[in-house]
Amino acid sequence: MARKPGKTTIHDIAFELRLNASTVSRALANNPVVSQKTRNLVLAKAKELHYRPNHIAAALRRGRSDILGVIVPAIDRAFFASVIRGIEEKAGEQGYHIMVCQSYDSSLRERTMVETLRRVQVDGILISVAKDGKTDTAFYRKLIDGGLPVQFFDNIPEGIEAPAVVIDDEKGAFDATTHLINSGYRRIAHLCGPQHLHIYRDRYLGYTRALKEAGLPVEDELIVEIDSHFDTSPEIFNSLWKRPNPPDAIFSASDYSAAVGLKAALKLGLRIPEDLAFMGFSNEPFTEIITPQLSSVDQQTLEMGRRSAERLMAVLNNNSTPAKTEPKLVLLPKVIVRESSS
Amino acid sequence: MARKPGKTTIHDIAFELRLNASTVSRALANNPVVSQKTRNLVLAKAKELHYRPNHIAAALRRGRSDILGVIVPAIDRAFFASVIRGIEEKAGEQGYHIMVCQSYDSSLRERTMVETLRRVQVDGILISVAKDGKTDTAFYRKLIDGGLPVQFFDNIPEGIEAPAVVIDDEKGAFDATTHLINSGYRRIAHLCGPQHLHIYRDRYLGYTRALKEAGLPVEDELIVEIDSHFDTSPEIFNSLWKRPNPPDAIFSASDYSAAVGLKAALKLGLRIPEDLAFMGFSNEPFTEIITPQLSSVDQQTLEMGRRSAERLMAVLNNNSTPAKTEPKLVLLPKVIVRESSS
DNA sequence: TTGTAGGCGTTATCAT
DNA sequence: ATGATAACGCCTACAA
Repeated sequence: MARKPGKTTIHDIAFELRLNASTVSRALANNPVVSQKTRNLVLAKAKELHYRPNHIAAALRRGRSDILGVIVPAIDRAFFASVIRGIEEKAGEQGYHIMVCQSYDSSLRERTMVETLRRVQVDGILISVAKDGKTDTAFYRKLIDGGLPVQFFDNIPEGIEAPAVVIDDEKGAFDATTHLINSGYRRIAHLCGPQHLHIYRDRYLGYTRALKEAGLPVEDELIVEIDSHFDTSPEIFNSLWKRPNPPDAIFSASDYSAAVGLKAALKLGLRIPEDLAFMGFSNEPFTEIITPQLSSVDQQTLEMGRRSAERLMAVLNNNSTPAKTEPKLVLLPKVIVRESSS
Repeated sequence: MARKPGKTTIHDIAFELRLNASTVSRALANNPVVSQKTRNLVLAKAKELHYRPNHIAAALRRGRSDILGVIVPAIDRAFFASVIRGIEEKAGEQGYHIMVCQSYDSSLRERTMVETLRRVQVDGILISVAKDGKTDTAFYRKLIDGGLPVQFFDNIPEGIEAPAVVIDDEKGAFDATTHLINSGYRRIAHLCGPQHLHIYRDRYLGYTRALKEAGLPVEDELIVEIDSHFDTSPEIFNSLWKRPNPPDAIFSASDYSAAVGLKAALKLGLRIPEDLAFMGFSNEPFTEIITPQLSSVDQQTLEMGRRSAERLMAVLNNNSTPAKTEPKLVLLPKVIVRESSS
């Protein structure tokens, strides 16, 4: 007769087989102490009764949920979506689940999400911290000291020793700028992001280092700070171009700003990359769809997700805190040369 | 003295206050029967001891986890990322968490993920089914009959009565095509997707209906089936264009294919939209970044996520199965006219 | 208004 | 090799 399916417990199996629940539990867990015969009986009966283990009960008992919390500013940004894909991929391989939250770039909300995830008893948390410049370092220090495994990635809190996976923004920017220099460009402008964020600062530093190592001057008038992707207006580009001595290449810390500039340049009838070269950063999906295709710096997003997940799970499985000395993994970004530079 | 933080239970609070755990539980749950005085004491002590409710224990006891499972082909596709954002947003508002899985467009894997999520005791599941054409309708029928609340969205299983949120692909295609017709185009080609998927079939149907209602002929030679976004080659476009009587507009069921065609057209020196107009489908983020900007049909992704989550949670909260009669919510897509059509 | 007791489903420890 | 028992932390009749 059909018991309500989906509600079978080990006790039901035990009852039908005149066994004890603990034996069933052991059989199901492939504990070698149970006899082959019993194990087979249990497995057969489990299938017959459509038994489905209650992971939550097990989690309560074992004190671990096999759930990883993930906090990102917004799921629907290509960068984060890709990182999350990498996380889910690796987590799934090891039987972990992921619970995803959005901070909307609010540090306050981010802290709330951390608390929420802890209530759900996640085994660890992966975070790319909100970019509102209000990161509470003390909060995270306490969190980590409190014993909760935390793995940061991408934008990480400054002044804190914690496991992190980042890319070498400085090198990415350096390589990108050097590529432009090697291609013959000499007056390379830089659209940079908010300098209170280390990722944008590093890109700026890589840019200037490349110029210096090539013996080129760093000219303030060729450096423009952009607040956010979205307020990038063609004006910024036009004002750069109308200088008495305009740039012959533009290295932007954001693909979006680069695309806006590119469009403005085309409108002015400039030939790209002959008159003006463009190099973006992030390797957004659209970079290879637009015309001309935009050169950019790939951030290894999938890899970042995978490695972050792996590192966190390694900590969870060994129950070992990562070496305090070198907790940071630095991925190497990759310059992707496309039509907008040559 | 500092007990290990993060491990405080209601018993600890009860013990310190010489109360019973149940009273503490009630106080924490804002149960009106507890006296104001006791409640305050409990709240204060809870804060003092850094009490954090164990959601998993509560879930086990209450028989509901407040977790929603989400299964999509791939998190990092713009469409799904956006839907998930909408889901997380609404879920969070009502205290639900989301657990995200990827099917990688494999129906087999999808079924595995469903089982996995059930083990975790999710209260319900939101699914956009895999597009490998191997959807097991019977599986989902049983699932739903078994009592698990399931909410489909986007690509839904055919021949099954189940709650779903979709967009009106037929109307989207009809409106898009009609827009082209009203703009003066007469020979409108259609790049269509795999016809075994209802979403692409509907787009095809909307396209033909628009032609018919305008008194235009449906010409087979203007209709080309594309297997997937990624194998779209410029050849497909070129062969269309080299016809004795080439199209003057192209309506593509995919923005990606449209972008490829657009690029090929530019290379041939065609003026867009004067010589040839383009209309895509999906309103991918890149559509407003490319030059010329690509007209497209917006699929209300955020809204789809929000409404899907809301509907599922409504079922969970009322514990009421949705009306079997009209479980399907049809969102209206919106034609976004950009530079590629006028 | 508060306390008692039992159980959600599982696992771990101890005994047999 | 298996059974009995307790406990994970919380909630909720029911009793007081």
